[in-house]
Amino acid sequence: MTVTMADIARKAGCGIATVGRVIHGNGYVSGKVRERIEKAIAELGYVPDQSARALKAQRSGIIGCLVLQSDNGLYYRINDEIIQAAEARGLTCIPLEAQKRGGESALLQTMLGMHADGIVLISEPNVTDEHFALLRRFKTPVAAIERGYSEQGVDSLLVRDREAVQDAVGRMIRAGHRRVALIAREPDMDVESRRLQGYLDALEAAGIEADDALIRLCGDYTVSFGREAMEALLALPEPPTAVMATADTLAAGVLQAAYAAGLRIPDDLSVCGYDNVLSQALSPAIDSVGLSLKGLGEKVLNLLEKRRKTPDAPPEILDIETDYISRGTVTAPKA
Amino acid sequence: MTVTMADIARKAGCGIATVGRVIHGNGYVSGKVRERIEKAIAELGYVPDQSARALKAQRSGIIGCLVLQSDNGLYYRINDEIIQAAEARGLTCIPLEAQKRGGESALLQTMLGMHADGIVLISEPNVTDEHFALLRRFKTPVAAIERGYSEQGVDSLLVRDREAVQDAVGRMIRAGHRRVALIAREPDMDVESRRLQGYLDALEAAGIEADDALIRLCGDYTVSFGREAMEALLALPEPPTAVMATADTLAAGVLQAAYAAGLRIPDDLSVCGYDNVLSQALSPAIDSVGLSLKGLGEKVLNLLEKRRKTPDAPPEILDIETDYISRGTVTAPKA
DNA sequence: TGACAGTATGGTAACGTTACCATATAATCA
DNA sequence: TGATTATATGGTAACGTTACCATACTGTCA
Repeated sequence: MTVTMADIARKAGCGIATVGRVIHGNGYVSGKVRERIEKAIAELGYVPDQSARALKAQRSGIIGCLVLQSDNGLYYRINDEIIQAAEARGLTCIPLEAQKRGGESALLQTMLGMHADGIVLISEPNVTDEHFALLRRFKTPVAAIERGYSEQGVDSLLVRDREAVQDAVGRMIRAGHRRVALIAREPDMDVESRRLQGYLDALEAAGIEADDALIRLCGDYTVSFGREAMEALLALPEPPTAVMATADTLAAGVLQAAYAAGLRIPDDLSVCGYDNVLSQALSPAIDSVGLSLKGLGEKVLNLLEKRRKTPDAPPEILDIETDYISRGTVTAPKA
Repeated sequence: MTVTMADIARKAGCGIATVGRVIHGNGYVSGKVRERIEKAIAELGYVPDQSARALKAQRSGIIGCLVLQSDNGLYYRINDEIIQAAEARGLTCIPLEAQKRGGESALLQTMLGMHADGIVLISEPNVTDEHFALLRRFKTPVAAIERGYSEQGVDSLLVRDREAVQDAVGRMIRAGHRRVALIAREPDMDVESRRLQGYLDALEAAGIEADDALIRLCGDYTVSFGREAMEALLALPEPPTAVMATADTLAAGVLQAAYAAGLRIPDDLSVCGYDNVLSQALSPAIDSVGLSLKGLGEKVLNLLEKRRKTPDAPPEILDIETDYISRGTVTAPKA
């Protein structure tokens, strides 16, 4: 039924081992035999059996990318980068999305059972100590993006969130703003606390005292949370003249609330988003902190490869660069 | 090194076959032996080898979802639905994204080589006759979403695009608009020709003659194409009073161009998007044609399952319902 | 009592590949 | 010449699982 290497060998009149050499392009094969084998492969429509391969060779050419369900378009973009880099190296990147907390376990087991050559943890998934112990036992290289696990010896790629927010808020202050609000998610993860810190850094550097009323923390990165946060800010006796949102989705809500209140962007309010995933679609397109994902895939795969060769090397931490994308929505305050 | 069923058997003092029975929950196993085996599995941290499983059983519990790279957030939502339904059935859904045209071949081979239990084609991937021949040879059930391949005997889930656009444009006309523009993508696929047809249907039903100048076709579903299209429409001697865009991203561009021209939404221009993927984030949140993805995953898996059991049954075509989401951006024209 | 169904367990041949080893011939060199 | 290296090919034992078959030992009932 299925076409196997044995079928190819029979048709080409040679041994199975020789077929293997042609398929993998290594070892000695004479020109005419190679030709016969290639012809047989094409004619029979041979499709290699990945499971047999993975079983025997104990590796699969598969890189698993674990992410917890998230509407944040950023993770898809990160995935795309890895997919592209993997494709270029002849690897297959499989994005796995856990639909609920706890689903990570099953996905991890599946990946290990498939003999994944590497696993990338993207931002949210909650990976426990037992998971890491399992990964170590399987000697599967792991890398994390946007979240550090260096205590587990895991390499990671971290966004310089603190510096990025400090820079963005600094621009607002330099434009003349004194009352700059921050709309962020509740800092249950280290990412958001780094961003909050960057905000505080910028204020301190300018000698502005932080006003708790100007810091709004949301339950999640949604448009409606952003809108509500902005509505609350507008209800203050002295509303902010500039708003930094740690996600474009939050910034989208900010615009909605601002427009509803009759404000104009940027004349009445300066706005900056984060992630640059939505900002160019808004009206007007707003400033945002963009992540340079260029080359991210390469970097991750390099980390995994290095980790595979030297499992016990100290964990490496690389930066994901950010660049501030200016679209003119941060200007001097009116009065 | 790796913990195998044989290790479990040795530790529990039984045969491998019995371990298999416990793992699969079938056949006869006495209470005390089952207990010993379960204990051994937990203690040794046994992880089943997917590749060995797939190799022997010739099935993997994997559903592959093929999609060509696309920034359209809709496909991620479709994927999520399938992932969820698969999880509930103990299957694993693997979304595979081809980064460039032609990448589908390799992904398809990978899927077949992994003994995928089913393959779902989502919208864009260009699957050729040879691909279908391959799929038939492997007896792998296939289903398509948002694109029909019934001539290949493939079951599909199709959005009633024509009716949806007709309905949306009809609402604009009933609100009093006579000059309704359509911004769509060039109809190289059947999806966009169906939508165009729906637009024409609505005009015809109202006795309005179609004006070619009001139909703008874009190279892709991007914000900037949408903006350019709207700019062109505004430059007409008699601009439209309402715009139907076949993607929310296009509609986002429409808003940008409208605002830049000093128009107000919906006072000066009625707008409706499509996909409902971005519309709630815009200012104002605009009307959009939403797709009822609820239950879509179940439907697809059911189709695959049925196809597996009766490979030669005539292809089935199910509808993906749409519902018009009203947010007040389609109102009566000004004058 | 024997026959038979139900319960419980173990042995083992595949699945299709890979990687090692063995073998054989041709080319090269001291 | 013999020794050595490069080229070329084939055989085959695993990899860890599954599913079938065989073999028991219970009860139950005629």
